[in-house]
Amino acid sequence: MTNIRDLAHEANVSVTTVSRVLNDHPYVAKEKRRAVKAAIEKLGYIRNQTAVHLSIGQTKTIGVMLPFVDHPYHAAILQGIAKSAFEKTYRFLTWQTNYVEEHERTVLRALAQREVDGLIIVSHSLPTADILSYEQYGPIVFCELHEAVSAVYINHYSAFRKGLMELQRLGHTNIGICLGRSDSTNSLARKQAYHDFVEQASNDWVYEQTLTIEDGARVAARWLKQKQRPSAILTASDHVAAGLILELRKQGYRIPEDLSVIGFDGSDLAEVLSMTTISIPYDVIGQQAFSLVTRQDAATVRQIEIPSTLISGLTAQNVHPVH
Amino acid sequence: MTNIRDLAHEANVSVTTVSRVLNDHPYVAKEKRRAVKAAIEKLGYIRNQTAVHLSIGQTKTIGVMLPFVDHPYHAAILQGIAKSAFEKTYRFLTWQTNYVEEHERTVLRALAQREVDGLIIVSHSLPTADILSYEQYGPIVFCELHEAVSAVYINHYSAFRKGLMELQRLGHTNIGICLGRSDSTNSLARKQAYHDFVEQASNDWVYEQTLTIEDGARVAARWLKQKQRPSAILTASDHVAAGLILELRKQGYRIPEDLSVIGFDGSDLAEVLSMTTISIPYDVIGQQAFSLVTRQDAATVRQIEIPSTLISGLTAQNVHPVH
DNA sequence: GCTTGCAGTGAAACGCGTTCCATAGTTTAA
DNA sequence: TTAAACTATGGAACGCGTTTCACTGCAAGC
Repeated sequence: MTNIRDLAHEANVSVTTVSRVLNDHPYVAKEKRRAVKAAIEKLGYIRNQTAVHLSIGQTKTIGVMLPFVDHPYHAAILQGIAKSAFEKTYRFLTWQTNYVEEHERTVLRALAQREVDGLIIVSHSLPTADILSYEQYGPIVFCELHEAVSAVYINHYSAFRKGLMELQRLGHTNIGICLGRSDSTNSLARKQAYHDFVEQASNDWVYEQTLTIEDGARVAARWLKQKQRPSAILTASDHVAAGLILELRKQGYRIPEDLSVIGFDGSDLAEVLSMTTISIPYDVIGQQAFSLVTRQDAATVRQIEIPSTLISGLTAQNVHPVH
Repeated sequence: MTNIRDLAHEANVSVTTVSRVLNDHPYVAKEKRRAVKAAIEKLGYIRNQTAVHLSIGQTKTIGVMLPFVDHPYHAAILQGIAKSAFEKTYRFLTWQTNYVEEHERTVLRALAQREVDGLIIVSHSLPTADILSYEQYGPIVFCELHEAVSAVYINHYSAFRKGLMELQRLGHTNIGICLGRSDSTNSLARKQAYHDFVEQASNDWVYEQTLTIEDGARVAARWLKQKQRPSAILTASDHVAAGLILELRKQGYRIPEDLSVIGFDGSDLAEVLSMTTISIPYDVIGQQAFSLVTRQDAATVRQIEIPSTLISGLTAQNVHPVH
């Protein structure tokens, strides 16, 4: 593999001059610049990026920690990161953690070992403080809101409020909610919104640990068994909503007549089912997170709220619709 | 930042010995090993991976080129890669190309610049030969079948055959197909299967350039306008099938009574719509591709076929069903 | 005419871990 | 007893691009 010294020899200049040519530094005479370029051509030289990285002390790479790369909304965040990174000629490494703490530690270790210049934490299960102890090695940006950390986040409290208000506007008073991971920051905010805005809030109508389509079907089963049923359910993901809707339809119930359902995410799934959902621009989250983690004053805590939008579909309607 | 030389000094040994300790080399006396570990502890030393990479001439990182990270089946492949990479303590860089050739070139350049040890090409638009000219810089594995390249692939000819046979088994003779990108390897194989196995194959019933849900709706519109309509359509993606199904239902048509539809991918979408589909284990593709690109004799061309499975749903049925 | 100041250039140090090779003390096998 | 085979250890080179610093010419400023 030919290197910068071979080029210097071939072009009869110093390695410094070769480096200047490679980096478009102005202080190089036309002659020499031409000679170096000729040498590059002749020897088929290609820059070794690893050497550049070692030399400049940066990898121009950021790391992304997320639980699952193939969940639609994580993938959408990734998409936003990919787009921004490409534009800024940055690279990104992805780690799928499955919420396993030891895996998350691997990611943090990678930051400490300078494999990446900074980290975007899409979601995590390690205590936030543990993660922050690695901030000394590089900027860390979260996609969930925590105190005193840089974050690009959805205000789940107000997003959920939006859904709850919509259901009340439609005349519902008996409203239930589906939540994801029990004690995640997001779930807590959602539960708070539920209790703050729904008069008849009841723990019987809080369906926890719902993440997948199957979980949605499980909610349906539980709903069917209840004597006191909510007339509307606000979910925390389109997947859960889809599972719920489809299972109930399979059992002969009508959506929204028998149960109004609102999804969350604004995914393809919601579109396909003409679902009422709360849409989140996940790609924008990725883009903003990238720009935060690569900004100059990355040490400064900065928080960016991303707006959510209620999209009306056909799965939520008035309690007593006019026929 | 403390480095290996600081450690050597602190522990009163040579850098060689420190390196040996770091790499668990056996030829180190217990005493010295302990001394080095104490120094590591005391100085808070953390290995600089970039230096390791430069030194060993490898990055233990592979690159992944794909058009879109947020399309379900690409994400599923990514998931498989992520899993395997994690297990083997490899990293992976992802590039989203949007099928833009210049972007694809960026990825190839990254291989040449030794940013990655090898490349997994999930899908591409550059000529295969152009890509192969970079094989001198590291192993390249495709997720589509080409001659003389290492690949992990779906036999789209036989997969499509499976779908077409199923439709014929149900009594259909007027069968149409939806294809993705016009001249992609996959589309050609599918078209071939169509002409080989469907007696009444007609170009009027080949709907090209269908990739998204919206494209599926467009197919519906075109189908509606045709005087001679197929009674069944085999698509190349669940998304397209979903768009087609939902648009027709919206127009008052019944699926499968008025049109049998078979999807492709085995995605969540298919499950949600109880769609008949041809399921592909995309995560396995990712895993196998990873294992090919990192194997010792990566230079040897190796091809692995991944099996597809027909999953019966409710969107395809007999032409004249018995009521 | 003399001081600044900028263009142009290169030697050498730097970032940092790995590894080749030489050296020396021990064992083990013959 | 002696040669062969280990075990231990470190100096120095290596992988390779960037950057600091010193230095030479020249031209502009006063």
